[in-house]
Amino acid sequence: MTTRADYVTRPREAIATVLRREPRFLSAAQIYARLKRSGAGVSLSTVYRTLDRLRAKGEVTERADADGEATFMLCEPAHHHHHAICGECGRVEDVDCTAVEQFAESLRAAHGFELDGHALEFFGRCGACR
Amino acid sequence: MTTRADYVTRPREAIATVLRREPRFLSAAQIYARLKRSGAGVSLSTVYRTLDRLRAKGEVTERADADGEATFMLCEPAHHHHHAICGECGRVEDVDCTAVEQFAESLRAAHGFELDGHALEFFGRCGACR
DNA sequence: ATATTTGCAAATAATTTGCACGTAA
DNA sequence: TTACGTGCAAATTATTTGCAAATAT
Repeated sequence: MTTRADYVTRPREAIATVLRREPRFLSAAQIYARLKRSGAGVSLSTVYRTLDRLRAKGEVTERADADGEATFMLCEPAHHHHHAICGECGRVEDVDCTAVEQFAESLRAAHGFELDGHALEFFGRCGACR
Repeated sequence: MTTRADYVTRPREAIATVLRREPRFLSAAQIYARLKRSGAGVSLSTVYRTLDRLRAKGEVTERADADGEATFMLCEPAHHHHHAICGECGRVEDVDCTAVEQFAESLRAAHGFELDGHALEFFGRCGACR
C-alpha cells in the first residue's frame, strides 16, 4: 500500500483540545506550556510534529508572528478568507472578502501581474476589547 | 545630549549597495553571501545589526518569508502601500491601493473592529516572467 | 503482529551578544 | 580624543532529527 495511516493518540487529542479551546494563533511553545500546565504528558517535539501534520492536512493555518516565530490556529483555508487579529486579546475573526478578490484581479491589468494568491491581515482591537 | 550619532562606514555602504542593487526581499545570509563574493570584508553580525538599524530608521522593510526566515528590502513604508511579489524572479512591485484602505474601514462596521493597520501581499508572476 | 507515534537527548540553523580592537567625527 | 562601529567566537532560541521504547490498529 502507498497510503499513510493515522492513529488517534492521547498526545494528539490533547493538542487538538488546546487548539479548539483557543481560536487564536499559538506558538509551539505556548501550546506546550498549556499542555504541561494541564498535566498532559506531551513533549515539545510531539507538538511540533503534530502541528506539522495538521498543517499538511490543511486543518491548521500557520503564520509567522511579529518576531518571526511560527504560530498555529485551527482553521481550514478551504474557502479562502482573511484574518482580523486583535492586538489586545489575540482573538481572530475571519473576514470573508469578495472585494479583495476583485481588487486583486485588477492587479493583472494595472501591473501585468499573473496572480497565484494573496494574504491579507488586519490588526487592531476587537469589539470586546474596545 | 540624548541623540544618537550615525557614522558612514565601509560595511554600511557595502550593505546599502547590495540592497540598492537588488530591489527584492533578501535574507541576512543572502546579503552576506553577496558581500563575501564581492570581496567586501563584512561580518554576518554586522549585516544583522545594520539591517536592524535600517529597519528602526524606517529605510528597510522586514518580512518573514515562507520558511519564517527574515528578509529585508530597501523600501520606506512612509506612504502606505502593498507588495506584489513575483514567485519566479522575486521582483517586488509596489501596489498603491486606496481601495484596500476603504475596504479596511468597512471592517469597523461589519466586525466592530478598531483598525490599527493591515498588511497585504500578492503572489504570482510579474509581467517579465510571464 | 506490525505500522505508527512518542519522548528524550543531541543536532541544526537563525539570530544575538560580550568584548577588545578599529575607525569616523 | 572619544563616541560609535566592527569582527570574532560564544551564547541563545526556535526547530528538527535519530533512535529505542510505547501504543493503536
